[in-house]
This record gives sequence, structure tokens and C-alpha cells, in this order.
Amino acid sequence: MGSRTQIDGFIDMSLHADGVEGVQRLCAALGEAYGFDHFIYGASFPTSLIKPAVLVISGHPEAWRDHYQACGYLAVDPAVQHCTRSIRPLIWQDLMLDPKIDEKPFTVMQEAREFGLVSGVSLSIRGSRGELGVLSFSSERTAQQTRSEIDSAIPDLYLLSAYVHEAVGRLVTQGSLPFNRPELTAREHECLLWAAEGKTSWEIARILGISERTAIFHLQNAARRLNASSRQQAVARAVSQGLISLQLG
Amino acid sequence: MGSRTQIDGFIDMSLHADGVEGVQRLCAALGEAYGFDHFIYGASFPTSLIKPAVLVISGHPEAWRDHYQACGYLAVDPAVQHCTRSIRPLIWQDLMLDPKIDEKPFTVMQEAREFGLVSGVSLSIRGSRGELGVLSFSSERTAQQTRSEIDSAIPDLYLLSAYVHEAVGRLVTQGSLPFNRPELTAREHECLLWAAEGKTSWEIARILGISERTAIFHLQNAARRLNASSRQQAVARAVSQGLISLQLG
DNA sequence: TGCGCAACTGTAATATCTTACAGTTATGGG
DNA sequence: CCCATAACTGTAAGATATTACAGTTGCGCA
Repeated sequence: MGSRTQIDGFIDMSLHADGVEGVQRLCAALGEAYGFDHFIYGASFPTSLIKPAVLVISGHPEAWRDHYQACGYLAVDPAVQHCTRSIRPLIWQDLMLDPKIDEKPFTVMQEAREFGLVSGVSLSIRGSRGELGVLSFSSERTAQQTRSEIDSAIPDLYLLSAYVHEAVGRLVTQGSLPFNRPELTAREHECLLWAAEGKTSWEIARILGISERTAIFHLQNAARRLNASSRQQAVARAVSQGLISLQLG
Repeated sequence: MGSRTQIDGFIDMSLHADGVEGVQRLCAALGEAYGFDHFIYGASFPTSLIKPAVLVISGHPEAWRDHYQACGYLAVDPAVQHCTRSIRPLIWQDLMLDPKIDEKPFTVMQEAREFGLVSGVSLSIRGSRGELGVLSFSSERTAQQTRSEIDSAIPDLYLLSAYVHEAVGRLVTQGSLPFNRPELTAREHECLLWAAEGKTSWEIARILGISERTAIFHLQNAARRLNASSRQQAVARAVSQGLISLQLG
């Protein structure tokens, strides 16, 4: 649906988005261009698995935002659930067709409607450093009215959600956001990689041709950088943050 | 560019794709519909970090496939490099504009051209279970001739690449592909999660209200299921496979 | 030249994990 | 009723990791 020049315009906007406000403006412009009334962007950064760093850029009505927060709906929101499990876009209406839907998630959808979030779409984004993002757009009109509009907007929005997310990633890299993303030295990286493969200090030392003491030394330094209190946690953090990453082959 | 009914047709095709052949047919049909001559889909499954399970569905000329393999180009292919680092689509031509490009990656692009892969686009896909996929389409025509076509096809192809990837994910789940994806019991999951957070057996036992011996027991069972030889490796595997996953909040 | 830093190495005490032994209890399906 | 499985617990020996001590070497930069 969107013309290519429109998309290029948004891509350009994402590449120059300055600060959280810049991303906020970008999302708002996106929503407006494709006929939506509200948006929300949320992302988790795996600084910790249990308590990740979270960034939310909300274009939702304040009343709904407060209610959502107060009721702890994040834990049962079916759109969020979908985005943690799948990489496909979710058209909210399709949740109603699901016979397996529980009562609680259903309540969230019902109440959202009362606050003006009647129909919408949620896009999940997985970054190259283990981040999980969700970008949702919603309309005050009914699903019947918006279905075909949403359908045709999805390819553009799905693509642009990646650019929105990378714009946020750039804020993190630049240090505009307080989410630490440590860098490992070459040796720390190597040692941690082999540790993640189940090798002992002694084995890592053999593999790298160094003394066992040195392997331990590098692993300790890596753990310190990652704010980890044990080798297990260091490995978990490094993997979840994509510092130790899967190669294609 | 693609009409919505065309996209819906491909989505439907992806949902019913049967076996690797079905996915192959889907990719071929996609490439053809958007004016490309070749495609290739590759995905890594984090069964192991060092030696992941790999699936390649190739629609490339056999001669190029052999040459690529023989020269070990996977390790230097700039398109692959881009896809491991970014979630944005890559239009091959844009690599030429990059002043930082090394000699080797440049060679890969040059030689690809001689084998009929003149211009193209690569799309990266990150699954919810830690998989990394790359879907590339290429044309025998020059970048000048195909630029605007590729530009307008990207939103559709980016969206559909997610469906292609999920179709492959379904093959894995159904057991059609020999990539094991173990399931953990509730307790194993809990124990492993806390272990990944750096807790000791004793601490995990306190948290869960069980004896230290039982926490150790569950962690050992989890490690066995994950084919891990140590707790570190078990944690690394569980995280990389998304069995211990980041929550939004 | 001095400073910071990556990389390297050693010893020793203590904490934690791993393995192998040997069980109990409860639940659901054939 | 039997069997498989999750969940649970205990002891003990040996392997591995963690912490704290105390260094050397080489490199790039101000």
C-alpha cells in the first residue's frame, strides 16, 4: 500500500531519529500515515534474564496506560504473549477466533476496547543482541472497518518496525539509554565461548595453548565485565546478549 | 507492490508447506513472483553454539553452490555477515558503497556475479527459539535494472520471510528434521533459570523451598536432556535455544 | 617516560559442582 | 494393577570453580 517514497521517508527518519523523542515522533508519524490512532513500542534488553532492562515508548491514552500498569496486564496481554512466541504479525481480531483463549487475556482485549484500542496489530522484533521488541498500532474503529487497511499496511509496518528497533539500538550503543552492553576482549570472548560449550578451565587452556590459570583469569575478567557472580551467569549473559553468537554454519 | 491477495496466497502456501520440498517450492514461487532468478534459504539451529545444526534450501546454480562450498565462502560472504549483525534487509548493491569493505568479501560478490547472481537482496530472520535464518533472492540482471523492483518487493518479502521461517520451524517441531529441541519439566526449567541468574544449588533450593540435593537433581536431569556435560553448558544451551527466555518486563 | 590495559602465570584455601551410590511418594496411562 | 515419569531426599569422594594473594611482559598513547 505505502508508496516506496513513503517508506524511504520513514527509513530516512529512523536513521536520523535523535533520542527517545525522535523515536516517539517516528512511531507517531508511522501510525498516522497508515491510519491508526495509537501506538506503543516496548523492548526488553537482556541485561538480566529475570529482570531485563525495559524501554517503553507509549502513544497510548494515559488512562489505559495507568490501568494496564495497575492491573499488571503485561503478564497476560495476549498480544505480548503472541510476540514472545512467534515472529508473525498479530492482527488483534484473530485472537477472537482462537478457541483456546483464556478468560484473562480476553478481559485485557475487552477493556482495551473501552479505552479506545478497538482494533490493531502487533509486530514482534528480535534484535541481533538478544532484544525482544513489540510495536503495536491500534485504531478506534472496529476490526470490520479497518481489516483491509491493516492487512495492506502490515508489510510496510513490519519492515519499518525493524528500522524503529535499530534506531533504538543506536540509542543504546550511543549511551543515551542506561542499558549497559559490555564489550569483551578477544581472549575473554574465546574463553567464554568454550566455557559455554562445557569445557573446563583446563580444557580451555589446552585449546588456546595457555596455562589453566590464565584461562581462569580471562573468565573471571569476563564475568566481572558482565556483572556476573559466577561462570554460569557469565555464560548465560553472554549468550542472551548475543556476545557469544550463533554462526550460520 | 504485491497485491494483498498475492501475499495472502503465499501465507496460505507457507501454512500448508509440507516437508523441505514444500518450503523449496514456496521460496521458488516467491522469487518468481517478484522477478528474481535465484533464491537461497539458510538457517542455523542452536543445538550447539560452536557446531549448530544447519538447514540450507538452495535454488542457486549448482556450479556456484559447489564453488561457494569449496572456497568456504560462508565465512566471508558479506551478505551473511550483514545478516548476523543486523535485522535490516540488505540490497547487495549497497555493499559496494561501503568504503570499509574488505577484499575477500568483495571477491565473493564479484564471483557470484560471474555465476549469474548479479543483483539481489538478503533478509535476516531471527526466530523465537534462537534460530538465525537468511533468505536471499537474486537476479541475473544488473542492479541498475532491478533496483526499483527490489525496493518495492522488500516489504512483502521481508514479511513473507517470517512465514517461510515459521514453516521451517514447524518441520522441526513435527520431527521432520533431525534437530532435537528438548522439553524441560517445570522444575528443571525453574532451576535452570535461577542457575542462569548465578544462583548456587543451595540458593536455588532456598528459593524453591526444596532440599539442595533436589535442586542438584533437577539441574542434572536438565543437563542430560540438553546433552550438556556441565551446568554451564546446560545454561548456555537453554538460553541459546530460547528455553529460558526473556520476558517483556 | 609514565600510564593504562590486555595478556600472561603461580600458589593456596575454600566453595561449589559432579558423579555414583540408594532410596520414597504421587500421578496418569495401558 | 503395573509401569513410566516427575518430584523429592540423603551420603560421600573427587573434580572444578572461586577468591585472594603476588607478580611479568608488551603495546599504544599522552
